Amino acid sequence: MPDDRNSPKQVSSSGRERILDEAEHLFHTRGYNTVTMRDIAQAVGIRQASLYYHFPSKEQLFVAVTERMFERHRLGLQQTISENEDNLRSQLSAVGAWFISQPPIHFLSMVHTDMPLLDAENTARLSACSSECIFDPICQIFAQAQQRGEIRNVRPQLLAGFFLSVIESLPFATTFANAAPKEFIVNEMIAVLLDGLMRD
Amino acid sequence: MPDDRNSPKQVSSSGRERILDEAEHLFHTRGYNTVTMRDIAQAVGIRQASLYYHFPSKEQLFVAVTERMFERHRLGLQQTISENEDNLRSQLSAVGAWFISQPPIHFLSMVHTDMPLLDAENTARLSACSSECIFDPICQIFAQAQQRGEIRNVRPQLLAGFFLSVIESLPFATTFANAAPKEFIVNEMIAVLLDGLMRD
DNA sequence: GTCTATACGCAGATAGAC
DNA sequence: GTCTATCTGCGTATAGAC
Repeated sequence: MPDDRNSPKQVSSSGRERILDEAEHLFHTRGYNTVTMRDIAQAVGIRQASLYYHFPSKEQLFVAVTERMFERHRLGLQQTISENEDNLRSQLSAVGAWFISQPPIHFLSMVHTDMPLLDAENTARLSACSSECIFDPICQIFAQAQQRGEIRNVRPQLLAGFFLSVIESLPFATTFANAAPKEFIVNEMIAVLLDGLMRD
Repeated sequence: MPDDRNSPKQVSSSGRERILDEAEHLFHTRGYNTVTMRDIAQAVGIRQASLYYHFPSKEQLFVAVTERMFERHRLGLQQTISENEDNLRSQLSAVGAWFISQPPIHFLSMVHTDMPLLDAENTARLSACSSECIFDPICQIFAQAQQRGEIRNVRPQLLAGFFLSVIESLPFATTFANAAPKEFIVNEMIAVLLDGLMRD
C-alpha cells in the first residue's frame, strides 16, 4: 500500500478500486458493449454520472479494468510456474488450476467483439498486454521443456495456443448437462497433449 | 430449387436470400449487438425499414441467419465425413479443411455475447441447432474411430470440444505477425492429437 | 465525490404512401 | 416490396449545484 499521507480513508477499498472491481465483473461476464455505465454505477451503489469523476470515458474504464486483470494473471502465472519447476506435466496442471481459480477471460470474445469498438491505440495496448501477461509465459513453459529435452520439437507458440484455446472453451464446455468438472477436463487435455509429445 | 410457380423471378437470388447473405456476413464478423439494421440495409442496397417486410425483428433475422449457417455446416460436414471413411486422420484433416473453407463461426463469442441478448426460446433453439449440426458430427467421428479400435478410450465429447476449440481459435492465431497458414496449424494439431491417441 | 438535470445521438420498430 | 417520416427508448457524456 502506497504511503499517501493525504488519503483520508483506507487506500485498499478506495472508490476507484470498488468501481474497477464491479466493472471487471460486469465487463468480463457480459462484454463491453452490453454493459452500460448505469449497470456499473448501480453495482457500485452510486449514480451513473459519478463514474466520470474517476474515469473520463467508458472506454478508458474498460482499458483500466482489462489491464489490471491481465497484470493479475501475469503475477499469478509467474508464481504458479516458479513453484512447479520440476517437470512440464506438473507445471501445466498448476497453470490449469490457476486459470480455473480465476474468472474466465473470454479472450476470443474480447478480441472479436470488444476490441474493434476501441481506439486503435487502446486495441494495440491491450493486445500487447495480453501477449506479455498470458501468451508469453505459457510459451516459455513449452520452450523450456523442449530445452530440457522433455518434449518433441513443436513450435511453442502452437502449443501455447493449443493449450489456451482449450482453457478458453472450458466455460462453454461445462455448460453441458453431463459435463465433467473443469479440473477433470484440463487434466485429460494435458494427458492427451503429453502422451503425444513425450518420448517413450 | 423448390418448384414455386408463383415466384416471379429466380428463387436463388430472391430478396430474402440477399438479406440473409449480407446479414450473415455482418453478424458473424462483427457480432449481433454491433451490427445495426441500417448496416444490413445499406449492404443490401435498400432502406432500413424495408427489412421489416421480410423479417419481423432484428432478433428473428439473426436466428434465421444463424440457423441457415448451422445447417450449411451440417450438410458440409456430413459430405466431408462420408468422403473420407477410411481412417481418423484423413477425416479430421478433411473436416479441418472444411472449416477453413468457411467463414469463421466465432462460436464462443456467439454463446457468450450474442446469445444472452436473445429470448430464452431462441437461445434454446440455436443451442440445440449448434449441437446437432456441428458438435454431434465431430463427436461421431471420434466415437467411430474408437469402435474401430483406432484410438484409445477417451470420451468423444472431450475430444470434439478439444478439436473445435482449436479450430475456433484459428482466426485469432493467424493474426500474429509470423503466423503459419491455417492448414499448417490444423494438421499440426491433428498430429499432436493422434500421436497421443494412436496405439503404436 | 456525489448528486440532479439534461443535451445529443443512435438504434429498433411502426404507419402509411407509392 | 420498397419508400419516407416518425415515434420511442436507451446510452454516453456534460454542466453545474451541493
